[in-house]
Amino acid sequence: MTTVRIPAGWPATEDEARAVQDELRERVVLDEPGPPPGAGHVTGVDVAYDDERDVVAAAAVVLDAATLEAVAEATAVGRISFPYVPGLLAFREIPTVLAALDALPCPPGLVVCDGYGLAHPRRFGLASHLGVLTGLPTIGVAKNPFTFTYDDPDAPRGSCTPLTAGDEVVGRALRTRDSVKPVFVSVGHRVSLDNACAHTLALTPAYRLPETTRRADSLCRRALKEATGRSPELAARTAADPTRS
DNA sequence: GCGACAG
DNA sequence: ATCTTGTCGC
Repeated sequence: MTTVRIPAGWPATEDEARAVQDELRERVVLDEPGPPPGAGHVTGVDVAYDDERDVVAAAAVVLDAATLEAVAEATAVGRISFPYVPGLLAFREIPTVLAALDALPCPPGLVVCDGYGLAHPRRFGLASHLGVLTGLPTIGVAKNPFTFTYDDPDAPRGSCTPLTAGDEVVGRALRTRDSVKPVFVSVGHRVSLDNACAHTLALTPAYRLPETTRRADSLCRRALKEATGRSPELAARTAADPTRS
């Protein structure tokens, strides 16, 4: 488990964060299909928080896309770098997620984020942001529709409907289990919407959420408890000042 | 102006 | 996100 510092110059205000989004948004690539599902690596990333102790833990879990077996995993902990502000989630998650990705012993392949990409008030969600910073193909699979609207897809798994903001299609509501609430898929970087949905279906043979996010979710919670639960004071101080042991 | 709002 | 036990059902 690696320990992360908040990067120098990290946005301190909402306005600064929005300015960063405006700048990075120009670099999103939307005209590539992305890697085909079922081959190579697919990596899930997720983050857990202890606001009380100002500690955040991130996990990256690499799956073999064909078997969905985990082939590698890594975690990172640090201090919380930004408050939760709808639309600015990336600034809260990204430093620690980047550290976890860096600690992986192999290439991540496609990265699946717990949240949105294009489906974002400013069209630059967590998946878009992470994609631009790493250059990796990314998609966002969220549990809620945020501020967007959609018609309920048909009952069978695989059915989908457009996720919209007015006339603009920003993603899809995709049913991954028969008659169960859909997930909300949007493109991040270097992946088409069709392909993002195909990957999402390939990653949901048994549960509503992709295996990638399920695995990353449980791993980052475990990492948070290890960093926090055992020795609260030491964990908080260590996270605050990585130069101490 | 007020409330809602990914995680 | 997080606070949280058992419980109903396939």
